[in-house]
Order: sequence, then C-alpha cells, then structure tokens
Amino acid sequence: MSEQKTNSDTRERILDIAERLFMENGYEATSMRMITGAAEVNLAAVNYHFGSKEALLREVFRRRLGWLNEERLRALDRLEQQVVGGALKPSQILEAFFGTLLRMGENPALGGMTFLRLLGRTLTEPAEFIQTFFAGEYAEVIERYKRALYRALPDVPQAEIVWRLHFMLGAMSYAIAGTDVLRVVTGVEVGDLAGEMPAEEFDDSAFARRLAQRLMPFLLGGLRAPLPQFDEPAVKQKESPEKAAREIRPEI
Amino acid sequence: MSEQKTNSDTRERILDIAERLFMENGYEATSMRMITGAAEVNLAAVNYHFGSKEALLREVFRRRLGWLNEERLRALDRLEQQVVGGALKPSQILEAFFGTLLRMGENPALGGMTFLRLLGRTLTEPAEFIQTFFAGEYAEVIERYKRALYRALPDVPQAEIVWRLHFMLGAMSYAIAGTDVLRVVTGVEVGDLAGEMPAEEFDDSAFARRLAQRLMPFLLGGLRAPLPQFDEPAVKQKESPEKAAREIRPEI
DNA sequence: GTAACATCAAAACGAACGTTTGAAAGAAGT
DNA sequence: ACTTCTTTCAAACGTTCGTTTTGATGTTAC
Repeated sequence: MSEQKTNSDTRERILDIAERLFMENGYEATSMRMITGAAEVNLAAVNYHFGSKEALLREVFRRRLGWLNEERLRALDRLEQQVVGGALKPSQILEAFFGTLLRMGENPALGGMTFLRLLGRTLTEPAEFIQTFFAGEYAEVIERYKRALYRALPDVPQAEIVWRLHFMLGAMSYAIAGTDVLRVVTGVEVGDLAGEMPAEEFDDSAFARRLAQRLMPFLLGGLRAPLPQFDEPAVKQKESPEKAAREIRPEI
Repeated sequence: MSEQKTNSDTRERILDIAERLFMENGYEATSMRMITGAAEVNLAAVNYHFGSKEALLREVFRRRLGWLNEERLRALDRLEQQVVGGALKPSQILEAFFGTLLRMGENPALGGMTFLRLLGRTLTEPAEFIQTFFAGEYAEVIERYKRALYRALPDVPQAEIVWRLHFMLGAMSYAIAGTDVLRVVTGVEVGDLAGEMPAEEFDDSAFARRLAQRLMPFLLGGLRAPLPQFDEPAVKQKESPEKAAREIRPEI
C-alpha cells in the first residue's frame, strides 16, 4: 500500500489512546511514557510515526476536525442551496454548526464524547502551537458561518454577532468539557441531573443527544436576546435612555 | 505585625507574578524557576512561604475567590431582603452572580482581567487537586444561587435550571478565557471588534465593562429560552409533537 | 542581646521529561 | 535468496522539573 504512509494499526492505536489521555489529563500532564505504555507500543513509536509530541496532538485533532469542518461546510452548502440568495433562519445555521459537532458525540467511531471533551478543553490551552493550529483549522468554517449569520440577522450589528458566536462557542465547549468538572461545581450528582431518565445519561451516546437537545434552545435564546445598550455613547445615541435590553420580563 | 503570618511583600509579589504566569502559560507549563525568576526572589521562596507549587496555585485563587464569593453571597442577601419571602427576577440573580465577577475585571486591585482570564482557563484544568479545590470554594455560593433560581423560575424543571446555569458559566468563562484565543478562531482583529470604540477595548477595564454589557443579555436570553423537548418520552408526553422549542422565529 | 523570622545564594537531589540512537526483526520487491 | 525499506525495540541522552539542604545575612521583637 504505497497510497498511505503506513498500514500498521500502531498509528491508530496511539491516536486513540492519546486522544483519551490528553482528554483526561491535558496535554502537558500527559507524558509520552503514559501514552506508549497504555498503547503497548515502544516509547520511540510516537516520534517515529508522528515526529514529536506536538505533532501527535495535531494529528489527534486533524483526523477528527478535518471531517467535522468539511461536514459543517457541506451542511451549510446544502442549506444555502435551498434558499438561493435568500437568508437562512438562525436556528438552521446553529443546527448545522453545533448539531454537526454534537452528533459526533453520539458516534464512537468519530471519537464520541471523548473527542468532544478533548476539543472543549484544548481550545483554551494557552500553548502557542495549539492556538496556531486551531486558528488554521477553523479559519474557513468560521468565516462561512459568520457570513451566514450576518445575512440571517441583517439588523444586528456584525460586531454583536461575532461576540455572540463567541459566547455560543464558549457555552458549548464548556458544556462538553466540564461534564465532570462543573458537575462538581454545581454540586449535582450524575443521578440528579437525570431525574426523568435515570440510567441513560451514563451512556455517552444518549448523553450527547440530551446535551444537544438542551443546548440548542439555550444557544438560540442567547443569539436572539435583545441587544445590549451601552452606558457611554458609541457612534450615536438618539433613542431614549432605557431601551429593550435592560428591563427583562421576569418569567421565562 | 503579629496579626499576619508574614509582613513582607515577597508573598504578594510571588502571588502577583504567579497569577500572571499561570494565566499566560497554564499551571503545568509554568515552572517554579519562571515564577521566582520573574518575581526576583529566591527559588526556595515559594516552598518557604506556601509549601508547594500546588499550594501556591490554591493561594493565588483563594485571595481573590474568597472575596468574590463572599461578595456574591452579600449581593444575594441584599436582594432577598428586598423581597422577603418573594421571588427575585432572573435578571437580578444573574446580575448579582455574573456582574459581581465581571466587575472584578474592571478593578486592577482585585486582579483585573488577568485574574478573570486565569479563572476561566483554570476551571477546565483536569488536575484533580484543582477540581477538588474549586468544588470546595464554590459549593456554598452555587447552592445559594441555584435555590434562588429555582424560586425565580418555579415553572422550569430544576434539572433544566442546573443545565442552563452550567451553560451560562461556560459562556462566561470562555468569553473571558478566550479573549485572545477565540479572537483568533473567529478571525476578528482587535480593531474590528471595536468598530464603534476603537482604542478603548485595549484597556482592560473598559474591555471588562463592554464584555459585561454584551454578555448579560446573552445569558438572560439563554436562561429564558423555550424549554427543550425530547425525542423520546421522559416522564410523560401528552402534548402535540412539535411545541415551542423547535420552531423559532427567524428574526431576533 | 538574644531569639525568631525572613531572605538569600548556591548546590544538590532524585525523578521525570521529550527525544535520539543503533541494532534487531519484519515485510516487500525482484 | 538477496536486497531494500519499514517498523519495532531496548537503552541511553541531555535537560528540566519540584523540592530540599546548608549556611550566611539581614530584620524585627521583646
């Protein structure tokens, strides 16, 4: 097989194990010896197959993010073909962007929740090589979705849309990464959150589906919230002092 | 001065430097030699004053989080005294919880944006001693605010409120931690986001204020979003198949 | 003046880190 | 069968890590 660099399953086994360990411990706290030990391969195997620890992390993400972001672009393409020239509904755009990702959590063959959690945690890692990598991987898909949102919400200032996209990414990443983290913070037992469906949430795939169903309305609600008003004049300020944003109806 | 364990400013200088370096590099990637070097103190000073690197990180957080969470409790006390027995508005609760934190970002004496960013990033660190520490620090304040939200939103299932609290914490943490991170991801230049107010956003204090003004409406919108509906029967399901959540008005 | 505390410089500790090396073993091509 | 290329292996490399120790020098308190 000269089509591929290698045909052995050593590479894949390393990637699978590294994906899990990086998720559990973070990049810095996961050593080469932990990875090669758990994968039952020689210590030198990582450097042989990938070159370095940094390159290993990049490859762990590339094999999943590549598919994900292509799928996101395809989903957006499909939507835009349906409404040629017209504007999409925000809910459709969010579904294409976040739904595509959250559906990966239901599919173990695509990394499942392990990869989702890893992604959420790694996005905030300060290491420069990580940030550089993500910037490159996400550039195109973010650009496309940003423009789609601009068109879907023509009355909302573009800067505001970018901020809210930022917030939505954060809510999603944290919701995933902090599954065990913030469950401690919020003091909720795993069983508590279940309530209605006791045993299901322990299953990764069912959990991912529930998460998506709960997250999407939240994100939509945030995206469609009243615009903020600023306490100092920005460009112009001719409207009445208190507008829509400050006073909120008390009930949901 | 026998009132305090120590009177020197070595402790404070170490804490200030460690706060910044932990924020910039993360816990694992910040070495004792980097900290003591930048603080211009002896290498042994950290172990002398704090005992260990882990204890140093805890102390970095304790001196800020202690004040923050006490202030949050005081803010909630004040609100609840105004409406004895009654229910608060969700907006008031969110303002007390998130507003108190975001106002720290405007005050350099309380750590400013440096501490906020550190907090946002460290909340997702997988290290067990970190998670244990946060769980203890946050237990009471989360419990109080959770109950306040239950009372403010009596018609919303409590499990749903916990999830949305989780989402809101995520959106906030990420919004703060990812200031430089997701700015790269979203491909937005610092100047772009400004638009209306070009030079101000470079100032930490002004940035924190803007962030709060944009984040609060988003959080409120998410908290007050229509409830999700599940594709499989949970407790009971007698309403029509498609209810409020799925179909969303396309405009903001 | 003496006891207790704080800081320092310097050196060393063992442990763990990512990476490299050179040879052995295996697979593929002819 | 011989060669060539790839893969695996044990062992070692040099570095850095967090921590501890030793001894000297200020500093503060009673």
